[in-house]
Amino acid sequence: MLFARLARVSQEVAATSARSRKTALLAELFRDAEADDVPIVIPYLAGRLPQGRLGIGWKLLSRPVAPATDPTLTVREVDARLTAVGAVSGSGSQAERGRLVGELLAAATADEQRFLFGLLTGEVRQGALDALAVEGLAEATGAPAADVRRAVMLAGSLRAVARALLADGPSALDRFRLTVGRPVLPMLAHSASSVAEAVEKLGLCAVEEKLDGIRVQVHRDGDDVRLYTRTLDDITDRLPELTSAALELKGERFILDGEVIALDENGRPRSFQETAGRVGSRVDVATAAHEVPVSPVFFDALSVDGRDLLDLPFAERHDVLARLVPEPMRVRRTLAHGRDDLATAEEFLAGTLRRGHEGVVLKALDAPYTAGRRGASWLKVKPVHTLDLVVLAAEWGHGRRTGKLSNLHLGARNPDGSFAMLGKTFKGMTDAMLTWQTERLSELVVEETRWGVTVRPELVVEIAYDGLQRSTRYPAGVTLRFARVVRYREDKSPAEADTVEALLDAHPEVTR
DNA sequence: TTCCGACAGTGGGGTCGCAAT
DNA sequence: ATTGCGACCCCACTATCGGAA
Repeated sequence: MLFARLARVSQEVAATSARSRKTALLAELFRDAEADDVPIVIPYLAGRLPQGRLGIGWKLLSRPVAPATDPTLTVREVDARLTAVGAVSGSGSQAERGRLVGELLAAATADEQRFLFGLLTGEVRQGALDALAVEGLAEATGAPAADVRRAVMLAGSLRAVARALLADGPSALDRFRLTVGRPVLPMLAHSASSVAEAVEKLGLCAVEEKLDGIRVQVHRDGDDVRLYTRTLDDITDRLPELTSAALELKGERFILDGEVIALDENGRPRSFQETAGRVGSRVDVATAAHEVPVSPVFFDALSVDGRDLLDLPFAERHDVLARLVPEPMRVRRTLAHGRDDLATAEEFLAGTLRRGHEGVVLKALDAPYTAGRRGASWLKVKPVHTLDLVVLAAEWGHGRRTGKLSNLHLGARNPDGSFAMLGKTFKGMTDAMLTWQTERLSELVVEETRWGVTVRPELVVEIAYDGLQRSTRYPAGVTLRFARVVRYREDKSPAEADTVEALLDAHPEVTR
């Protein structure tokens, strides 16, 4: 299949807003793909490369290349060339990768270049990613979409499912079963604004501590233990103490879901930054493990001793978990019977926060284990802090925010009346707010830059955030975690904005 | 007809590791 | 030795479509 066809279909998908039409366009293309093209076409039209990331970013793509006049590239040729790019390593590799990418771009027409650019930077912006590719695949093959989704969850790979499905038809889906050693897409939680809201929605539920660590899926088959992250990356080699912990459990074959977190000598959580740094360390694991040991904390069992537990209600999965995993290695929890036990749930949240954790996750006891964002049977609740900060600058937005000032630079007051930047945010704005702030900030401009504008520090905005973390980037030595706009405070003057000092006082754990 | 679940988009900060300087 | 860059962790929120109620 010609690569130009994919580029054209991607453009058509981007041009329509109707999901049904996007799905139909994808399905038509999938039907026409030859068997060998499928493993390439599927990820491409889901906006990804089958090779994953290739170490190519905006920097390497910034040099324009004259496009070819006629489309000659095939899908398989593009794939082969990108595989070659990914294989380059060692000294001078940046230049070599740049050269290979340049050659590929030179062989591509303008339309093909645009699509390639999107694939390489991960910004195809066609309004269709994995989920719509699944829908398209279902439509192309006549398989029920729910069955395809489940197979993708079990395979942990859309590509593998697509290949089997297009080669052998819907019956191929039966081949995808939960297998120890093969990671599955993890179940995710939605947010709720309060324990009361969550309890109301879920009825009978477990209330579990939400630990601020890294999600981990642990597979054990006899002596073989494998560890996977939320995106199914294999991190077995980085966390030897988790392998040891899994081998100590009295079960030969299982898949467990949990969190890995660094705790101090009192059992209180160390900062997320410390846990993330540890889990990210690959080179000198022994030293990292000595300095920041981590602990597994399990909350679900997907498979134990050959029994697939995914479709069991959470209550039963947890019974199995509790028989296999001793209490210190399980997440702390309580049960709540809907509204009647609201006080129980709220007390548990308060206790969790006192113990230094992030919040709670409430889980319906009757819900099966489902991947992705489908189903709101897990609801997380975290406390939210707010501040009144001053807008110091704003950056021009991209994509649907092109032409709007989007990303705000936020400052808190210093004792001398100046402002210390605490971070940025682009979250929480409605379209109306984007329009309004673009106009309002334009009146306050003191300097225009390539990326946006700096403004007179006069506009006060209420910002919600999850907590404070250390920063080497910002002058106060701290930055806000997950900052988002709540509303503008035109009733407040910059002199009434919150101070750096008050912020630090409110989060003593960060500076201690 | 209205409501709501699911999706995509829009980017935030940090850390690690590699390559370039 | 330091710096720049990309990958991958954590993530909130809004707009929109389309099926459910």
